[in-house]
Amino acid sequence: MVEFATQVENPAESGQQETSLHSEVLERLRDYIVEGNIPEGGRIPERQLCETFGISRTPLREALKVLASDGLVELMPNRGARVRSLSAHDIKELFDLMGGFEALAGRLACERITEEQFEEVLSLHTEMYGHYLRDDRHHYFRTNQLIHDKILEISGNSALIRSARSLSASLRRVRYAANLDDKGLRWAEAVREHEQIIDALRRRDADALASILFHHLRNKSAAVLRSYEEAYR
Amino acid sequence: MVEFATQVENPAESGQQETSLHSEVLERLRDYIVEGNIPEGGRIPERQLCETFGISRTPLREALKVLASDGLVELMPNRGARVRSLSAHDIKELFDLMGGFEALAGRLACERITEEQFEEVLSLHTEMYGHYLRDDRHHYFRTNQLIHDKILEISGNSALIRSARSLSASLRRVRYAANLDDKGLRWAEAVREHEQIIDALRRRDADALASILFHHLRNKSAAVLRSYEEAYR
DNA sequence: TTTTGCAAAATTGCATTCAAATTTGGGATT
DNA sequence: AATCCCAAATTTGAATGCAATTTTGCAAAA
Repeated sequence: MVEFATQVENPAESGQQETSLHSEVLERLRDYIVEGNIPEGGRIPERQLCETFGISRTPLREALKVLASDGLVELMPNRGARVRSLSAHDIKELFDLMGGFEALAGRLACERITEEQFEEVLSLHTEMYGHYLRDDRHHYFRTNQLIHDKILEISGNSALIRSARSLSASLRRVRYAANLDDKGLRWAEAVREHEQIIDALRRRDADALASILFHHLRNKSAAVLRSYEEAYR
Repeated sequence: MVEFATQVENPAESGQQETSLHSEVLERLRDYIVEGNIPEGGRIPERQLCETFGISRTPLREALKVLASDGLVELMPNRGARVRSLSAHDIKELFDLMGGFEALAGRLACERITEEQFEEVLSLHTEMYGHYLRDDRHHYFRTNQLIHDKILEISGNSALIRSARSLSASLRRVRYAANLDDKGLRWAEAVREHEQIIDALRRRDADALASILFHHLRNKSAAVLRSYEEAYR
């Protein structure tokens, strides 16, 4: 039964393809899930997604195996795949791991950061502080994310960057939900932590920065879990 | 052309299978590569491995995609897969990442370790010290590995344990090569570092332990890279 | 002897097929 | 009406098929 085009031509792109179908599907599917198109714990409709993406089951299934090893998806033998739903315990573990990544990034950043790069981080911090004073939650969180990304980038460790980005994607939905729920109690505390981060970075104090970043993520995790518990009550 | 059994029966296991063919192949292939059956940078003969494992190409190719996302294998579009060969720069990055994992494990272990668990680690340390005094390199390295594994286990973070194990597997070949080459210069230093590790763990000093573990891995990485450079001269 | 061209062979990427497992939807029994 | 049973339909996991790309082998030209 072949009712739709089996070969999806891409007439607009007559030049060389460069990326394999597999890697393209992998990214598309990861985004599709991370963006919340399938509910937490929901079945992943294999055949339907194939039609949506205009591909056969083989590359889609390859992508599912990779996402399962990433922990974004759960494979149930003979019963298909579902979007992994994170328990409070899972969330705590994953935030601790993220804390480990950020602590390492901070450590490495202390070794490599140039004065110019420090100025960039400082300027992001100043901007973020402005959003905090103006109570502009949306821009605050965006700038906050940029600071963390910047430190990762400055670490210069591509293996670390890849791992952290992948984990960050898995936590994106959770993190966002908490941002919306935050009643402001955590906000002031987070800003103070960021000041400590800047200070440790200025002093190139790797041990101090690692410690602060880990505990910063720990506190964020606790805030996320509080809002989670509230949501389920 | 089907000259070999297409279905690999497992008569010894008449009970339920529990594991899918995919995950079984994944583990077998990972071991196969990690154990050095294919040289660094060598092509991975898809069809031949299928015959070796008695499976078709589909599950093998699924495993290859997963191992590629793990960084153990490199996929070259239309030109197959090869065992990723690690440059000195790659090795440095990966050891730093491993240092991040171990630092995090140490941090978490400080929070959770029981007196009984501490005694276990201490006894491993004592045993390792004995191997050091007796100049028994083989048993020294085995016990050393057991200590690091034990700290990871005590951390109790399953996501961390999975990530660290996977990275550790990728580095296994490199680590082993360096162990053989070590001229003893590094050995005494490593033993002293282990004493510091035990001490920080006894004091449940998370920041100190994280720092020591990171630098311990850094130093190991430097030793590995020295022996690498010697090998290529 | 080395380089070039090109057709045959092999390999790859993806689609399709097929058998086995699971789910579904009545109908028979209580 | 509720429960159980079982056959049909669907879905899954893995094998196979097929077109496109790459590699190989070899003969002709420089």
